[in-house]
Amino acid sequence: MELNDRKIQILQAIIMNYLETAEPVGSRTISRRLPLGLSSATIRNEMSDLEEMGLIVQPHTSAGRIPSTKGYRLYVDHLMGLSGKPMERFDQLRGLLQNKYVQLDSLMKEMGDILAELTKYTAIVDMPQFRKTRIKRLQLVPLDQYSMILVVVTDGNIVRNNVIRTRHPLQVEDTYRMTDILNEHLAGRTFDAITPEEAAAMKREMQADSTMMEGVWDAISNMLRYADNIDVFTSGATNILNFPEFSDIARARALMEVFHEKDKMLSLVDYDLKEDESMKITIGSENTIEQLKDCSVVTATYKYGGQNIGSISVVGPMRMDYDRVIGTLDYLVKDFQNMFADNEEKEQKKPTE
Amino acid sequence: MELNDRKIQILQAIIMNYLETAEPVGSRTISRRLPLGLSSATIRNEMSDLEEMGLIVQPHTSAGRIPSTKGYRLYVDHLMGLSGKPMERFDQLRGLLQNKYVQLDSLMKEMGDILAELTKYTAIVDMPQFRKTRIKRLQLVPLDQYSMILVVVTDGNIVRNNVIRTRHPLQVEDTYRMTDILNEHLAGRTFDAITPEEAAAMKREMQADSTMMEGVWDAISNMLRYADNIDVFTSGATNILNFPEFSDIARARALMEVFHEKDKMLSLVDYDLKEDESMKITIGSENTIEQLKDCSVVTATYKYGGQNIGSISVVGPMRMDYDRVIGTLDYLVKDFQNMFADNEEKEQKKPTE
DNA sequence: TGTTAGCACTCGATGCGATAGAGTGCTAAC
DNA sequence: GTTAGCACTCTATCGCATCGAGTGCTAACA
Repeated sequence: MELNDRKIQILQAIIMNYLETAEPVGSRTISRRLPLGLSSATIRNEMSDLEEMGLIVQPHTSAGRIPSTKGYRLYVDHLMGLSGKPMERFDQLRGLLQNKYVQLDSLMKEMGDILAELTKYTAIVDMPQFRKTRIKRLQLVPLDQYSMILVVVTDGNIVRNNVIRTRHPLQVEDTYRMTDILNEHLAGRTFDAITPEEAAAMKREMQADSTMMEGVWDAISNMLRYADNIDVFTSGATNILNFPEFSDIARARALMEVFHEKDKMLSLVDYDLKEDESMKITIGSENTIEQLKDCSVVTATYKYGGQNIGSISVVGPMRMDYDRVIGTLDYLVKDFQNMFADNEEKEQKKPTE
Repeated sequence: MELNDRKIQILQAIIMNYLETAEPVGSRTISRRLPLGLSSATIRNEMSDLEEMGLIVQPHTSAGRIPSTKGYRLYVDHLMGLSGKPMERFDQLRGLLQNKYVQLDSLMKEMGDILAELTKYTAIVDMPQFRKTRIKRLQLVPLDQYSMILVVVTDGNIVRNNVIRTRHPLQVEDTYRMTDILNEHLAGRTFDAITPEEAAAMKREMQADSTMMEGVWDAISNMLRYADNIDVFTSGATNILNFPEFSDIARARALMEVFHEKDKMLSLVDYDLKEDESMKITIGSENTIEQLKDCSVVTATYKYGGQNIGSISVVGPMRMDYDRVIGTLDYLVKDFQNMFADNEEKEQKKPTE
């Protein structure tokens, strides 16, 4: 059967109506709504065809139609008018991204919160892969005789820190000297770019400089290797409670639970995308996670240095306002990427050593 | 009417039964359960008295009884057997508290998560008042020509950092020198202990040392004044969905919403306690927050240097397992306080300047 | 050939009455 | 003081009739 223009118009009308009301759409509604001057009977015939084509389904015999996964897919891929309207309320985020506060965890959390608030859906933020960003500066901060904190600042002024313990008593001057050596070797590079041979060489060189460096390098390389917290944040999980499709408490709970299962969320936001697409939409049964079979997920990835280093997702009901979600995500990701880019520029005027 | 021993036994039986089942308790149930050899009719008489005393209520005429706020209060204050049984699963937290990872936000968040998981209720963690803890060390980390990060480590190896911008171009050596000056003046003191006069004097002294210090001191004092993030974290908010009393979606949503209103949560965990009590229990209608009228809140405060600096709370249904919650909270708070105490000891062996 | 009016049919939602059952309060007997 | 017995109350549940939205089909129409 051919999907002619009229069928498309009707499908679109059904979907848009359903997006608003969350109620099955009947032929009369469409007949009145569409300015085609067609009676409900004609619409019924067309709807019957659309159902046969698998684009819409009937919850039960005497109900209206709702879009199927396939129907949404068609809508998202071809029918949806991408409104590039500028988003308000982003100023708040802008402020954050302008380096005012740069604790990675807090930043990502805040991003998720804002996204959840803007979209009214649930946001899932995947931590950027620290190891793929460039080290701007390292600094050892002495704490007491046997411990210090290693502060690492990477591009985007992302700060992370770990406690390091040593076997030999520390002097404050030692930490300064070690800091200088560390920066000399590592500043301006990404963690990933450091080969094992190089690391070994660095270690030897450092130990030659001071016996005390011994434990330090191990701790550092340890941190670099393991401390890349692959992690996800979920924000606005409870937003889904506002949608009638999840007013069943059991279903709501199942969703809540899955939102807090980190491995499932990680598999969800997996940003293993083709190079050219930066936005992935998974609709209903296309989801691999059982509990999300009635949900849609829009995932946007962000890049750094040409590589995907993380992603941001929105999870909502299948009748999600795809248009707005995509617009918001797009804006958000671009801003976030700019944060890294801006700092790369500034990098030119380094503090003079 | 006198609350004799038998009445107390019956009340206790009613409460304990209701804690388990969340169903109104009938006279027959008590008659069978209590080894007093009393018939249900006798129990009914006693229950009638207990109701007259306001300790139990009937949801409707032909239903069993459930404890009233007053009844729970009596139970919590006098009847409950405080089982000091040691808690398992705390090892995880122990690890965290042993300085392995010391980002304040993450630590507090993790504490909330563990508490929520252990109790199966919702945990609310109030950030410790940074300003009342003692500064162990400050460190300026240069970023680029016009910005650097001020890292502050306080007792308990709590790390916080803020970006500082300057008008004058920076040299790396400057940041080292400034760091030394900062530590000389501020290390070992609490933010609160610094008087305005003292601060002004410090500023003058610093500016004499270097013109570049100008903007720096302002930024620092700014950070100390405003950056004490009075904040709360809510963990396991969705746990309450598991309780039948909140299976009504509207009520569940109202609760969820209130959990995310930071000011309300702050008012909730207000740790304005009498000096001698470290645990406050608010039951049902005793709550000032409307949405929590059916909930109970157990709040434990933690001290540092003799002052309350924060609190940890558990929110659950009125038929909460008070006993277990109190035990868990008590354990958690003690451990957390030890973290500060331990580090105070270590403080003796400072790194040699 | 496409469109439409008309109509029988389906099925969920709603409302109502009857019923069952849990639990009470009261009374009278022990 | 305790208890058996009983009438009473109230909720929860089930069946049943009804309503109405919406469909599919057929026949007539342009």
